[in-house]
Amino acid sequence: MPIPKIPLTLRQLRYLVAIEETGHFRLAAESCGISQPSLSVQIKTLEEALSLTLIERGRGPVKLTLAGREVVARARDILDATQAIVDLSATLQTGLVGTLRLGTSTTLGPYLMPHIVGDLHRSHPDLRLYVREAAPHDLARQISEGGHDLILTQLPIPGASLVTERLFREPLVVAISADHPLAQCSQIEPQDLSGETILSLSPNYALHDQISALCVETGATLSREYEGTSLDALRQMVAMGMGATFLPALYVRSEILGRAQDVAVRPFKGKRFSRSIGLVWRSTSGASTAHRQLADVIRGYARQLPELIIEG
Amino acid sequence: MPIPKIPLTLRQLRYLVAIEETGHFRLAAESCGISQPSLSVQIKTLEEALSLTLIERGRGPVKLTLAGREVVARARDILDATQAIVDLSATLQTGLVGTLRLGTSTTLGPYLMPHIVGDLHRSHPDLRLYVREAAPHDLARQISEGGHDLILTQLPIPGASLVTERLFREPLVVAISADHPLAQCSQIEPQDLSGETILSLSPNYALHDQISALCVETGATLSREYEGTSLDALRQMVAMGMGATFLPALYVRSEILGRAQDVAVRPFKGKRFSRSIGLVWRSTSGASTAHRQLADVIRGYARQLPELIIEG
DNA sequence: TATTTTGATAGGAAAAAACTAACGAGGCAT
DNA sequence: ATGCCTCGTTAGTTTTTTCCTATCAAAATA
Repeated sequence: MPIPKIPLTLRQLRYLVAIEETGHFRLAAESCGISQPSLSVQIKTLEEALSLTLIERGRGPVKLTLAGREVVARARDILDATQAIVDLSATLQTGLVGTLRLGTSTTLGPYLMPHIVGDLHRSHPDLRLYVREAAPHDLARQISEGGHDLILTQLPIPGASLVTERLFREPLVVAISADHPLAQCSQIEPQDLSGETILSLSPNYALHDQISALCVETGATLSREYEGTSLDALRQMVAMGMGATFLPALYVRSEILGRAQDVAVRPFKGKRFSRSIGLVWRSTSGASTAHRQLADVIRGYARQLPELIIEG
Repeated sequence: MPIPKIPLTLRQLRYLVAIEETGHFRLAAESCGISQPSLSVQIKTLEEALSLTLIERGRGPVKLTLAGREVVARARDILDATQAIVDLSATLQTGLVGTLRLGTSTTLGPYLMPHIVGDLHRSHPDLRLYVREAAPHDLARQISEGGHDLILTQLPIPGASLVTERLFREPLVVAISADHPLAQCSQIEPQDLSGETILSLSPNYALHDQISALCVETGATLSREYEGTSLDALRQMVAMGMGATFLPALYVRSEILGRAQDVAVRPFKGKRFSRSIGLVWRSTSGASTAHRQLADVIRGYARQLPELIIEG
């Protein structure tokens, strides 16, 4: 029996508090908008439920008993807490508050979210973010199962009852070791890659498929022996001269520019080569307004970065 | 309008928590002992009251929305607090708990209560005592008006709807200045006082009437010029040789024996001269059990003092 | 496609809460 | 003292809320 039966009602507590505040049954009833006998009966019912005398009946201002004072103090807290739910509900309807469980791709979240959470906390102090990382493939499954409230990941995410809010396109740039001949070019043409070995992440990542497709187009060779489990691992493999790869712009900005200079990054000229990033949530989640606000905040940050193309 | 209208009920909160705990409407209904449609309707009503979607309906274990999680967390607190009232009520019925407003005579409380509160706090940790002192005459009025829960004072206290619990008789002993001839006697006979000047408290104190009556009997002269406003003042007047007086045994024990030796105290032999001390409360106060427990604690202490005669 | 599961809906019965009216006990004033 | 207020309780009735049974619709399973 997990949940005990409750022998009293909020109404009764409200009436009791009203009596304590007014000192009269009649005035209390008036302040509650009911007739005096109704209030009288409710108080009596409450007293019977607790097997306590809460009020010393008599002339003049009503006196609470010892028990009455103890109960009314707690009743006040309960009514306040109840009112807090009501107040909260107004905020929850449109506001970005509460604990939001955000799933994010490992190829994106670590390089985007750290720049955002500070501002987010300032602009939405009542929002608590639980950020959890996973491969896009896993995210897609987890969002449907309800493990996350929304996910920030590469699009598209298939799913019947999912809502997608596109945020921006993130270009993929070519990464080669610093001593690679192509490091001399200021930008890479598709035909430059012909015959090159291209490293990629495991097929769990949407990035894998994109890179794989591009290899076919450009005549590059997709390495099947070494599949990175993270962008950092990929970068290190490139630095060691095991091949070239494509890295997302935010990763480059975050982890390479001005930091790890062990690889050279160059724009890829040919057809625009980028991935689309968005927020995804269940259409049933009932917090679209809040989620869209979060989307706006992320776009606001993305807009400051010249390497990203804003959508939506 | 001091008290806001409450659009939700404890019942609804209980049902919501049950859903969160079981993950199913059906199981939740079962655990609440109602039918599934009833629960369904209540949840819907709650959602409408808050204008929120609390639950993501669908197959499998039910998922709460962001709003639902926020609300259910608060609902839990409210239900716990409600249960706390119920639990408390059991204690309040017979237990000595809560905040007890005790009025006490200035001629008694300061010399009795300090010795008791320590034990009282140990044996009844949930009891909080507000001790306030006043003259017996004022106490009698205040108890009827509800200013105190009970009073500890000299008996009798007139009052139709008051309950009196006798505690003990406290002898009154004769106090004279150390250099007074009577200080040579080991005990004072009534006739010894003939012609002596007797000091007393103001008529606000019951002690005044007792002393006054005894003066008539013994042929002593009651001083009307100086009426003490406290036992300490009285003692100092005696020490300065302005006259003799009667002091209650507890005052003597507390303030004179082993401390202020400026006056001599001697038993009064004649007819037993003492005052009766008791607890008094309104019969409507509804906490007789608790009050009688307090009476027992006080008697327990009084029993250790050989100078007191236990009653009740 | 048939079946099962899960929650929503509908209509009527039961329970709870409200109202009006009348009562009773205490003060207060004449 | 008697009568008259004031204040809360009690009684009987009406309204509202809550619950139940029965049925339905959608989605998942077989």
